[in-house]
Amino acid sequence: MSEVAHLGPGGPRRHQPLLRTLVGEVLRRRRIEQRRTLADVARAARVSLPYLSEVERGRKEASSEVLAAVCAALGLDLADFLTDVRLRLVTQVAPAHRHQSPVARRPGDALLLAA
Amino acid sequence: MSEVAHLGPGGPRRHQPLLRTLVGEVLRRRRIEQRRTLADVARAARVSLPYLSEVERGRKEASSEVLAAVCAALGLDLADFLTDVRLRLVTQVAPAHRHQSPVARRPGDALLLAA
DNA sequence: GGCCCGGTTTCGCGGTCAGCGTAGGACCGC
DNA sequence: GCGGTCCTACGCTGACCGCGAAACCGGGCC
Repeated sequence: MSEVAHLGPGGPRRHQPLLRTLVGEVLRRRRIEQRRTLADVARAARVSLPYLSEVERGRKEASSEVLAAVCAALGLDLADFLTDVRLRLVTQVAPAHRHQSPVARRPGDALLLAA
Repeated sequence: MSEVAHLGPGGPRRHQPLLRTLVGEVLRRRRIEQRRTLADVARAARVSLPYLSEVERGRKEASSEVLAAVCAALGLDLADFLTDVRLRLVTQVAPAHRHQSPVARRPGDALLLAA
């Protein structure tokens, strides 16, 4: 299914960020905000730790059940989660694209926002 | 993964509708609103017709790529789609549970809204 | 330097399911 | 009845979910 979202012949269309990426980012952000570890949340959600890591980084697609379990483990309502994902999509896709590369996914990003 | 969202020992908790169900419902509603057929949208999204049918009915989980393709085929922005899914979740999960069930998920609902 | 330690990522492997082609209803007009 | 349109049920094969085990990455401590 590599050609599903293939580029039209007319022009190289920049496709939006994949949903799984957004989902992962939101999940990770929420977890960090709560000062919790992968092991903790993974155990609470009854999924394996490595798998949760992959989901958070957008490498693997979480099924509906897993997603619900992780949200529950984070004490997060699904509706709130959806608004969060949408918000992240909007703010990420329409930034002022000023100088400064917008998203350099540094592995060691220490994002400590208000909890 | 059948035990991921298993019921707690305290009581049989009614878990929220699965995300894939909501996604499918929104997709189908949108399609019907546009008076389009499965064949049409499936072709536009470069997926098979039966598969799109399954996704719309919540029987199969659509990957991020497929979802993006179908949304694009429907001329639907991902952000709008997300708000729609959330809305459907909220209106379906939080009825006043008065007598008169507001949303009876009939499979053959002939919903003809403003096109 | 070496050595452990909490936290995360990568690697390989089954079992399951995505995604498809084909066949089969259900319903219309002719 | 026959053809057409639209959708769903059935089986299959290759891809990927989800996992255990091991490697990696600071960082503290001796």
